[in-house]
Amino acid sequence: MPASVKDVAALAGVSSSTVSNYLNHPHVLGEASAAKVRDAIEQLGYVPNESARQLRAGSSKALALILLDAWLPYFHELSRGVEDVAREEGWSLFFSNSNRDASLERRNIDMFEAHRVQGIVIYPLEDVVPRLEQLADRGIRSVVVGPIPDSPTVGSVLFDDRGGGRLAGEHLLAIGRRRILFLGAPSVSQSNDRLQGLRDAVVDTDAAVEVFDVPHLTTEDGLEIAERILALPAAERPDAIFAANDMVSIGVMTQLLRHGIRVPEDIALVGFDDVAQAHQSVVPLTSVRQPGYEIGRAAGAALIRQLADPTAGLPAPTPFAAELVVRESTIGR
Amino acid sequence: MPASVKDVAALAGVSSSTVSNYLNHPHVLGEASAAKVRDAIEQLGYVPNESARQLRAGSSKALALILLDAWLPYFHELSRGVEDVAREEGWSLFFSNSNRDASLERRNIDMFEAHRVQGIVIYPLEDVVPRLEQLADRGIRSVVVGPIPDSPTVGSVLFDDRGGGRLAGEHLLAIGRRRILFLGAPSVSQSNDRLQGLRDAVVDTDAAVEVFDVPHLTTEDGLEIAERILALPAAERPDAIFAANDMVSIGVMTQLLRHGIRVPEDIALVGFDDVAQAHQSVVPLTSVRQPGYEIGRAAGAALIRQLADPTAGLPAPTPFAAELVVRESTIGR
DNA sequence: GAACTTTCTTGGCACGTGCCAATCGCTCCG
DNA sequence: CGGAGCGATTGGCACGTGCCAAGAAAGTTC
Repeated sequence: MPASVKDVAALAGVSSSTVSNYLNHPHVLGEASAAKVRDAIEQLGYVPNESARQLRAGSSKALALILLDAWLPYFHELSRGVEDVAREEGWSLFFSNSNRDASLERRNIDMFEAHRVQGIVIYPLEDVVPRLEQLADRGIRSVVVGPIPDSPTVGSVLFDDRGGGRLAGEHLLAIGRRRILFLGAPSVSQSNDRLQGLRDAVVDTDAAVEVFDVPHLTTEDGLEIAERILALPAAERPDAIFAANDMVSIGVMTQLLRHGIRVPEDIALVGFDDVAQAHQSVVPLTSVRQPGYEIGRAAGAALIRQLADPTAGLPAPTPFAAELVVRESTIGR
Repeated sequence: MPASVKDVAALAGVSSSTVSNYLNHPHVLGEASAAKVRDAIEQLGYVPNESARQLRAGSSKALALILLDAWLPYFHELSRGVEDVAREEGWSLFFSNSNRDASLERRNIDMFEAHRVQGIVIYPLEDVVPRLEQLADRGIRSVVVGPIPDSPTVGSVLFDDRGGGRLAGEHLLAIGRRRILFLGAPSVSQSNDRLQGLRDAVVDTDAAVEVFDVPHLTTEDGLEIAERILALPAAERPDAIFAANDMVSIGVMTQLLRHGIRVPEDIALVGFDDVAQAHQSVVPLTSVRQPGYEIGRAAGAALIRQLADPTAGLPAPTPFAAELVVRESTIGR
């Protein structure tokens, strides 16, 4: 139904090669033919078939981005970074969401392999490195956001999660807190690293760390877990809560405020990521800043660099440094 | 570099047609060949080339979803609805975000035309119906979420925005509010319909409606506009605020609470959409429920129905009805 | 005006797949 | 024993594109 180069060529009274040249090497065309082709394309509303182009080219100038849970705000920032760098370098980018489902993650990888994307940026759920190395053998490179076992063909971009956790812990100790509750998702390695950093800070002090698990790191989880905290006798409540991301912190804060608990006087709160929501809460949230946008850009750039020069080794990644953004949820006003 | 049917066939010692049959008509194969092909595919890690498939098939079994602003929570719900119905019916779905940029919206449409998707669901920024009718001529059907001029080939799914606005207005009048401030984005027609509904409710009463414009309907916008409200002398402040979506309401609420304004005693708040965030705010937010998930499903289903039977006329769409969800931001506790 | 260069245009093939019509090897039956 | 019937397998083409080698047309030089 849609027009093809042949139709355009027939209408313009030239060969299909001329039409192809018009599209891909305009400079070689004579003025007269160019005009005829231009008119014919216009008249038919011709749009080149992208599948045929890709088939011919052997691969699409496309990258893919696979995210653990696209609805968390931190991942918006990450994806904007990847998106921007891809666009700037002239690549298209396909998004997909694993939705915390390992089988969906695998299906997404399969799908992108079938579509012959040239590279993948992935914030993974499970250990995907063996699969990514297999893809590398077939010419599809990849960059993982987060820590991975050493690999000759799979790149990674790192953030100092443990250092960030330590910063949060040191800050809470500095403002005199001693009963610190950590909220994290034990299935996500980054979350565990943040906890480890907190423990680093607390070791050799008289402070204590307790841990509650939250499955999905969502605001809803925060609201629920806060009920458990409120149910504790006042004497057993923590005087500080450090959550593995801002959304959980905000859920906790909301529930505490609803019940008249004062933040930070009764309980201080620290989040992680420093997404936009952190400064949009009723009590602005102290948070460990993780530069999602820049991390996304770095991942995209590393991937594009690998693709530009496949022989070059993987650059040793310097982890992005953590930075604490202090707001009123820990120091009051 | 990646294996093709030919490679598989060579390794299995059969013809490429047999491999093709193994993939597409497994029942016609003998047990012996099937096993050989299976082994060869396994050994080579063969993955069919999707571009070639699509080229051969003439079109991909794929739909596209184009959203005005993918970062607003309401659009998450909408997209989940479209996504689910697409998956259930065996279609793949490509996402894209116009990011409130008309030229990006046009580029996205062009891109999906080039990729020969069979249908498009779009929540548009500008008037795209002429372009969509052009696409329909070339075999690409579409469904618009929102009101459109009557069209023989472009479907639409409607929500009763005006009725929702009226519900909000009537509720605010019923609880005795008389100075109502509306916050909306004048460039979005749905926002204007909600305002019109509010005016419908207020006409012939002694209540007054004032309007402030917010450009993007984000929480950040809400925080800023609340500063303007706080700057007014107390006597000139509204006693109720109705915003065109929940995110703006939540921004406003946050700023008011920070400054000690009581919600709802001093100012009552009503949002629109009833996204998850509405019940996650410190004072749970009264909101006009717009069933984004169901609207998304309806749009996807309407599109798939059109594609299944292109001769059938477009069904006259029944608008989804608005429903007011009353929470503490208007009635207190 | 013949030989040569330059500019523009073209036919044909290949990319990987799916489908159709044709062929092959067998069995069964008259 | 020959042919019909059947299931399993295959060769070849077409999808729309981009590229290349080669051809045609136009211009230049002696």
